Amino acid sequence: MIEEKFFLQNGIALAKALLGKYLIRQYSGKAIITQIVETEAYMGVQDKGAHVYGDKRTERTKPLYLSGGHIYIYLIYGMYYCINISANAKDIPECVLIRALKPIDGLDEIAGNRYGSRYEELNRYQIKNLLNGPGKLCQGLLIDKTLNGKSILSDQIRISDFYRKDGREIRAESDLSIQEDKRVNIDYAEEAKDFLWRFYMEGSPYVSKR
DNA sequence: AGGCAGATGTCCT
DNA sequence: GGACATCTGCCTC
Repeated sequence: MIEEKFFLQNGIALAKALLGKYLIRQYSGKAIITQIVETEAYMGVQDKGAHVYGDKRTERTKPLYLSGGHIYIYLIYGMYYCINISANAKDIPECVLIRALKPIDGLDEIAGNRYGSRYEELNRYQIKNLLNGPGKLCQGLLIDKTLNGKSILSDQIRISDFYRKDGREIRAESDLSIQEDKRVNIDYAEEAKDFLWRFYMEGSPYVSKR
């Protein structure tokens, strides 16, 4: 059972700890179950790749300064949302960007949100591109600004180390091997762009890139 | 399977 | 006015 204190660890530790955990989204009586397979850590005021670099406290970045376990949603390129989970203690604005998910349940719901089709109607290209990117997964799970600043442990959206399927409890595996790589699309971040702060489950076909 | 352009809104200088 | 933690469709190899 994951509780608030789980999110009080630093951004890098949390980014690794979130791999393999389940992200469960519920709305209008529907449930979508996914597994986190790729994350990036953003390490706060000293990180040139982070929105809060230089202690940039603005209306937008407010959720990042909340204690670990709060949601930070931002709009990118005018069209896509991305979701982060705040890490560490209050006023330490580290966070984890969720970059890719493995779809587990609610496949028709996800396919509808992404392509307006049932899962069975998707072609191979669409199946491969369901949730393998931060913008795609927000579209697939209907994640938008209405969740900004809220807790990641709510009925609407939650991170868990188990889920229920046909009355049985499926638990996240505890020892998985983690691959490290450079973060994506932060060319402006000078030396910080080469830090190996992107993490993903080794061998997973659901990651955004290898 | 990889490269490119275009879409488009919000934030901050 | 410029930049942006992206995605899609269309183009070539």
